[in-house]
Amino acid sequence: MQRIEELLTGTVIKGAAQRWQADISREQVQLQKTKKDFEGDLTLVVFPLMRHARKSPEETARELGTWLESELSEVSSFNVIKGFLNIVISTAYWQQVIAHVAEEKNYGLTEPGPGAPLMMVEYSSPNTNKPLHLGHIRNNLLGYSISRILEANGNKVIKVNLVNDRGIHICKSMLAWQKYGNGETPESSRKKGDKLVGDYYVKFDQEYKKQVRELTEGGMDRKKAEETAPLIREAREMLLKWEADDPEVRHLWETMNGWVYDGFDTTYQRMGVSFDKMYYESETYKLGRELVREGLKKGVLEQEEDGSVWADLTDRKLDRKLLLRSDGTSVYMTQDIGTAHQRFSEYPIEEHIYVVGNEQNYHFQVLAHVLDKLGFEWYDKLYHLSYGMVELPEGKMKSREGTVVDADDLMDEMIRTARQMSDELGKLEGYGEEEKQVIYRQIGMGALKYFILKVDPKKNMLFDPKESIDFNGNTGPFIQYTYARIRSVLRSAGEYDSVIPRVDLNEKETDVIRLVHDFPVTVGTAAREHNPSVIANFMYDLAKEFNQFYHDHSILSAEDPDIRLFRIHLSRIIGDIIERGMGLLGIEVPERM
RNA sequence: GGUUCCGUAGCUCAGCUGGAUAGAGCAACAGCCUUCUAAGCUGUAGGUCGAAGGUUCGAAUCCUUCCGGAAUCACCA
Repeated sequence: MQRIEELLTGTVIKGAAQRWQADISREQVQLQKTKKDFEGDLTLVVFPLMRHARKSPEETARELGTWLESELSEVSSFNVIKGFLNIVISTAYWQQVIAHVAEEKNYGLTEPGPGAPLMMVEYSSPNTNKPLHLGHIRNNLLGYSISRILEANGNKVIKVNLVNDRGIHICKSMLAWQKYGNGETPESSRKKGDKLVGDYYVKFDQEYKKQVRELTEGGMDRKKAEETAPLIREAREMLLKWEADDPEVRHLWETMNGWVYDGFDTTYQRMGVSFDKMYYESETYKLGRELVREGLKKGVLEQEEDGSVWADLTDRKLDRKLLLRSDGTSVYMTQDIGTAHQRFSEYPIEEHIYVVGNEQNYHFQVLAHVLDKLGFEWYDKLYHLSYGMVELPEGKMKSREGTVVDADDLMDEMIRTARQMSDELGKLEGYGEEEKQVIYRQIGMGALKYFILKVDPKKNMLFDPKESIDFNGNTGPFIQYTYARIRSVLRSAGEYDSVIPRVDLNEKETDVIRLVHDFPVTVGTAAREHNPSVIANFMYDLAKEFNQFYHDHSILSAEDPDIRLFRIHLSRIIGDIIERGMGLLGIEVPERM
């Protein structure tokens, strides 16, 4: 089925050629949705065509309107206001849209075929010392959602997670546990593993600061004190032992990481995110060194007298970037070069998306340039899905100052609020406790996820813990509620004929169908722009529009049986789209709420 | 200081590949449940789109400068 926009554009081009002997491009045909206050479905802006028509805007518009009306049965009428040609699309066309949607299995989505392009999405990438907080929630939800959106556009997607499980910071929590832990385990203290390890990381910091303070009070300067405090020296020793494969250190490391992974898994599961492949920095941190050395040989990188290796990007308006330290060890960038190379060798990757905060914009810019310098032609297949910080009213979240919003706590609170609201409204009276739990979780998580995903990723966003996340208005539960009402209607409808009758459409019905018609385009836009908020905002518009229809017109008690049947089908279709669209955001929809 | 991003209603956000009178939600106020779930619907009020120039028939949208905020520019990860 050809979309009406295509049809109109083609016909306008044909008309321009026939009537004015003008060769106009598709870009010059500016079609947009008609504003609510005017009559029509689509509006053609004729200003760009005036120099071809050599007539006034009004005359140009009228001429094209007449032409379109005569050429296309889909155009039922038109009106002209200034340079705007408002086109009214026929009921038959909208009917056809509905028939088409009903036939298609997963309307709006494109299944990945056998030759589907492969996309790799790296997200989450946690640090094993730090329990997940609200910032990570944004990362995880974005990563998961963009994966779903890419899949919905016919791509094969591999979701990967690169865990930061090594380095001096890990040794800090290990050391603190050895010194102050008294053998505490997640079992013994009934604490989540990631929280337990995180607590020792904090403990290290406290004790270390104490030592530094004692040293400075004894007359040592601050920098020296920070360098020579016993704890930091021990941590460094431990790192050396770790790198030397010391069995005792390695054993402790594995044990504590195991606790953390158990904790993370629980949180991931609650968030509803998953990965196809895990990478660990302890296994990848040596990658990239060889590539850098080769680059040095090829002469695209340079070496200082002290042995350190650099990429000179000053000709590309960037700085020089260190790739190997003077002692030959690598930095973060080196590892990223290595892992990217490894992945591109292993898979035929069409696009590699890194879901990482905007604090690393510079890093990824440099990464692409260095890869280009090294001669990897796939350097431009990296895409940094950069997102802004989640800020609190008092500013940025800082783990050390305890101003973080913990992921688990927040999820608990959302679900608790969902329960409280539901109980107050008495919505789920008579349901079993287990069934209720599922719904509370769906609603609480829906509110949280929608809250995060409706915002353009690149923007910083504000979260005020004092004002809990809303459940009314432009929210996840609003959309879920619309779905639940549709399901409720369909349950009451019982058996109904599968053939959709052709009936006249009222205004609200047409409004809703127009949005149905836009759904596939929206899914495409979200993928192209790597932006789930496009879907979120569309879902809101759709739910809003349907609610108006629902309010103004009765579905089941429509007098005309054909209209009744049509509205049942229309509702079912909207419900399906809501379910599918929310699925792209990782949000479940409840049958009732 | 250099680079990048952001600045739209009291608050949180849409709109930004230029198009008609700048839209939602929250909060405030006023209404709508004997009728498919009121977590809904309707209305009122709320805006010099950070500021000034420029390009254009037309600028919240593009360009320049300035102001405000954020991030980043480590032999940290």
